[in-house]
Order: sequence, then structure tokens, then C-alpha cells
Amino acid sequence: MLPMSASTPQEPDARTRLARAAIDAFATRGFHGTTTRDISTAAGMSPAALYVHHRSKEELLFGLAHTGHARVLELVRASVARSDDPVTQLGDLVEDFVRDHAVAHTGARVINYELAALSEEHRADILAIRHDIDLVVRDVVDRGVASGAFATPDAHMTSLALLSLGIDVARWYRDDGRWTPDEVAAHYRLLALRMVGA
Amino acid sequence: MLPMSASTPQEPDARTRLARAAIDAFATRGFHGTTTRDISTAAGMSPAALYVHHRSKEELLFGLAHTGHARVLELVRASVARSDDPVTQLGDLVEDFVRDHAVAHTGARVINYELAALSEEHRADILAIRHDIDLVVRDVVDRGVASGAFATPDAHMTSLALLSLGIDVARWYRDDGRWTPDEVAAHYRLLALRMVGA
DNA sequence: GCTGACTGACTAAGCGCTTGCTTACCATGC
DNA sequence: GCATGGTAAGCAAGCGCTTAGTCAGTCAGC
Repeated sequence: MLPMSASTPQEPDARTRLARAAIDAFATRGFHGTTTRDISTAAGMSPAALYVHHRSKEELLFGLAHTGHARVLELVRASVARSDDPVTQLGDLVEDFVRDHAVAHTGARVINYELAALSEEHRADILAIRHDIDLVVRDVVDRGVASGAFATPDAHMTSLALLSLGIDVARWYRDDGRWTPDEVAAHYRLLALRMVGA
Repeated sequence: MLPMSASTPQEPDARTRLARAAIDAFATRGFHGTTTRDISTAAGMSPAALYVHHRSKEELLFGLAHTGHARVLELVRASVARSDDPVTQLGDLVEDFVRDHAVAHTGARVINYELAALSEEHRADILAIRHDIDLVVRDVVDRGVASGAFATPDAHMTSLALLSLGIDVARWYRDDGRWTPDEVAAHYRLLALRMVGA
């Protein structure tokens, strides 16, 4: 029995090539600044081939946004599940969240800054996942405040600020910059714990 | 002697109407998602009238970005100039910066997230102003560390995080939301001082 | 010989920007 | 007091080009 796919690792399948090309293009020029030809050409196909795999340019963006958000939701849930102590939970969550936004900054930029280009239904779908991510963070902060481990005059706004700080890493992080993702993540863990008054 | 202009305050001059329409449109749909007809129609003019006041759509964006950045640079310099104590200086700076990004969130969103649409020369011009803003923040943090008022393992990254936190307010702040600009600004002042270990 | 991935050639619509012209306003000369 | 000429702002129309998306047909692999 041969494996399902015999494609070489240098040449991923068409869907993957389209997704990568779309992320790069959307991150660089934005959704409306990117043409379907930019994407299909970068993926090594004709303009029409994009429509074999996706109904429209908007649906391609939605696919990227949905996959990316679902992945981040699982990421933060896994971070919190590793411990019972709110201090460790928040530290791990911020560290994992920030590292991910530094490593995958290109994709994260698309996911966070191109949502306005989605249809109303698709945007609502994404906002629901974002709300779930919010809830995970807020729950950790609330439990830390309840246990006396954290002290903050507004747990809600502090939770928002923590997430906001992590998201913005995707905007400024550069692969050829001063810090590695791990260095940023470690420093942000400290900043986050200070912000909640741990 | 009559005043120079007798136009009613309800109907500002053409340049102002164009600027406001452009900010609204760019913030909602992005630079490439906005047509020159969107802008001119919202300003109550024909498509051609835009070109009486601006050489191109890109130059209109550049004008908005330049004015906005110059204003923020003056804002943070004024915040720092009000005191000699790094703790007060940083608190005032963050409070003023965050309040401004909440009040003028629409314009700030355009200024911070549409820079990729600028020409190389225009983008370089804006990045130079942003660098000056960075320097103001970094200088306050460095002096706080030197005086022993602040304690942070990486003053450079902490300065970046402080600015990053303020910028991202423009992304999430809503006029009909839970908090007033003053409330957000006051809370962020506390968060900022905790982040630097004051 | 059927299926699914893919292409070249195409279309309708929309884009930024220009053109040729009109209008409103104002300083100047008489 | 008023014609004259200059200027800035504005518009209707439309040019040249690009866009997202379509479609009939090709072809490799099962």
C-alpha cells in the first residue's frame, strides 16, 4: 500500500499553496489590494484554478480566518489546562499566545486586520470564536482576582488589555528583528503578571 | 471688516469634508477597498472634485497620515514636558496617548493600519515620525530605570510594549462601548506603571 | 472512459484619473 | 458703479485599464 499522497515536501498540494500565497499577499497588500491573479500566480496556477478550490476570494479569506482562529482558541485552552494555579495559567497563556503571534505574525496579521473584508455572516462566525478566546482569558483573570493572587481595579478591561497586547505583536514583530519569539514571549509573560498585580 | 470665511459651521470647507469622508471610508473599508467615488460622494462632490484638492488617492492618505502622526508626536512631547519625574511623565504620556487613541480611534486606525498603501517615499516620511515618537517613550523609560524609579529586564521591549498597547486601543475601542476614553486612559496609566515596575 | 484538477480566453463591471467646460468670486481700472 | 480679466472650485462625461469571476475544453491518473 502506497501513502495517499506521493507529492514531494517541496511542492505541497494546491490548496496549501493557495493558502500560503493568500496569507502572504493579504498580509502585504491587504484583502482589497490583492488580486486573485496575485494569489493564483504565486501558487503556480492560472487565475481560474483558484475557483476550483474556493468559491470566491472572500471565501478564501474566511477559510484562513476560521482555521487560524480555531487554532488560537485551542492553543489558549491547552495553555490553561496545564495547571490549576491562575498565576501559572495566565503566564502560560500569555507566553503561548505571544509566541504564536510572533512566529505566525504574517497569518495573525491577516486574521486580525482583514476581518472587515468578510461578509456579515462570515464575520459573525469569526467574532464568535474571538468571544470564546476572550472568555478563556477573562476567566483566568477573574479566578486570580477571586483567589487573591491578582489585584486589579477592572478585571474586564485588564483582560482586554492582555489580549490586545498579544495581538499587536503580530503588527510589529519582524523575523529579522532584535528578538526571537521566545524572548518576546518570556518578557510579555512578566509584563502580563505585573499588569494583573500578581 | 468681515471674517475671511462666512461658511456655516454645519458645512465645513471642501478640504475638511474630504478629509473626514476619507478617514471614515479608509477606516471602514481600507484604502484599497475605498473608491475615490466613495470619498467624493460622502463629501458631497463629484468624483473629479477630489483632484482639485489632492493629486491622487494615495496623496490624500499621506496627508491624513502625516498630519495625524505630527499631532501625536507633539502630544507625547507635551505630556513629557509637564514634569521632571519619570513616573509622572510616563503616566501622563500613556494617559494622553491612550485617551487620544480612544477619542480619535477612527483616524488612528487609518494612520496605523493603512501605512502599507503609501508609496515608499511617503511611508519613509511617516516611519521617521513614528521613530521620533518611539524615542520619546524610550527616553522616559530609560531615565526611570536609571533613577531607580523603574525596574525592567528589557527597557527597549517594554517601551515598545507600552506604545503597542496604546496603539491597539484604536483597533478595539467603540464609541458605544462600555468605557469612556478617560476611563480607559486612567486604567492604562496604572497598567503602564505596573509594566515598568514603578 | 470517467473524473477532477487545471487552463486560455473571455466578459461585465468597476476602477483611478483626465478632459473640456461652467460658475462664483474678487481685484483692478476707469 | 460697473465692465474686465484672472483664478479657484466644481461638474458631466468618459478614457484606458484592471478586476473578480466564468466557461468550454484539455489531460493525467485511476
